[in-house]
Amino acid sequence: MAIQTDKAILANDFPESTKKRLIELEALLANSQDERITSAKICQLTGWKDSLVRHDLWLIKNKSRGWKNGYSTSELLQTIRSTLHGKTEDNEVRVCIAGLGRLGAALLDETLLDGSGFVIKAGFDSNVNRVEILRSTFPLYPAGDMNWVIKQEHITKAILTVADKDAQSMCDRLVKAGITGIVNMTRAVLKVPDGVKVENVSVVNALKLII
Amino acid sequence: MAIQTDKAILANDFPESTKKRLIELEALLANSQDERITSAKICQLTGWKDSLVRHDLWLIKNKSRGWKNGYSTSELLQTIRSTLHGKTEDNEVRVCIAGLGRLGAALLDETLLDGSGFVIKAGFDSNVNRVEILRSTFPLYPAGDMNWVIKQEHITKAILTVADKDAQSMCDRLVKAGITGIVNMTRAVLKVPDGVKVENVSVVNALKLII
DNA sequence: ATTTGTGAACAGTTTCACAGCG
DNA sequence: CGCTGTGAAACTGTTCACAAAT
Repeated sequence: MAIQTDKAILANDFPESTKKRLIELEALLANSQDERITSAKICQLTGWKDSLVRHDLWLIKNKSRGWKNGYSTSELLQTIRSTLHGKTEDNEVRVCIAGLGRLGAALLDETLLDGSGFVIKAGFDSNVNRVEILRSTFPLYPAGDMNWVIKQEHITKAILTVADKDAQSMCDRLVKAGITGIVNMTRAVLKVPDGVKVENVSVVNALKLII
Repeated sequence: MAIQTDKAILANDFPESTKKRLIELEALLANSQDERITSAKICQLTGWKDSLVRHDLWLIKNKSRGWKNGYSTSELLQTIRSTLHGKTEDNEVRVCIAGLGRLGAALLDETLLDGSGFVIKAGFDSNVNRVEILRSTFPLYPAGDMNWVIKQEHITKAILTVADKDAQSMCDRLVKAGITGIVNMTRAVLKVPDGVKVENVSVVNALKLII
């Protein structure tokens, strides 16, 4: 079949939709007690089509091919993890929270991120009062300190929990400070330069989608 | 062109991707000061392609066609709103929160939902203690009361903020009580029967997507 | 026999090119 | 002209049908 310049073969990046499912599958497998799992079983637990599961695993060139009785749970989990996060599982991704209102404050001291590969290293708010009052396991700073803190602490990702109207300006400041990925909990649509990723997780927008 | 039995013409439902953008556009227009807006301007604010914006508006049969100088902001907003939510803007959609840990508690008394068309009518937690201690503008109940409260209060949607391991069982109980839509803030993949909608907004999964 | 692997067929989404309106 | 409206074309993602493995 000649020289494999085929895009699908060379590229080790796959569709966003596949990536999304792999992340969910990672969580599912991590909690599974069973030693082996079939595509039919995954389909039963998630509601996905079994053909889609197999296709996803084909895309990531899964080697844990236990014919006849499914995949080895641990091997499959391993493959997914190294595909998603590369080999750099050892050093955790450093994150900050921008906006310490009700929602942002809920993430302080949060065990939610435990074992997820992320550590929160700082919180920011334009309201100096809030920064001084709130207690957390990581330091809180006024928004003016953002630039040097993000650089000094090697923070690369941010969770945005400011008010909708402040979302774009805060986003701009984060990007300027060197942030390359933002989890956007506001309703605002963020405009970011190429190379910066945004994932929208607004509760209100999600509610509107399920009406 | 004969009798219009064409699917695209008859159907007043459009792609999920379009719906998602319309919801975001609704928020954007609601905050806009300008009286008129062009597709190019929307593109500039969001990063979407202008052709995509025009195509979306074509799908919803937007009538606010101000040629030459864009759309009337208010008319366009009106069209999007009535397309998304129908004429039933008057009575609000009733929502509950399942799981009153840090994250769920952050939504108590929340002004985040103000003017969004949603009202939180109840909070549930299996921990009776938490239900008694927390203060909120709506009543809190032990999880055992879920069934009758949801029916009596005509609650149709839920925000799921329990621990990952309890997500599926709590989801099952919500669905059994009559819930038809769930905003899932856990990492778990929820399996629901046909007719029940799920929207996933896990912060951890979102972080993994922006690495 | 049972379950995965694979690429082709199919469905859904975005982009393009240009017609149409003011 | 400048900007929207429209359907066709290009692209992306999902499902299908069956080959391959044990």
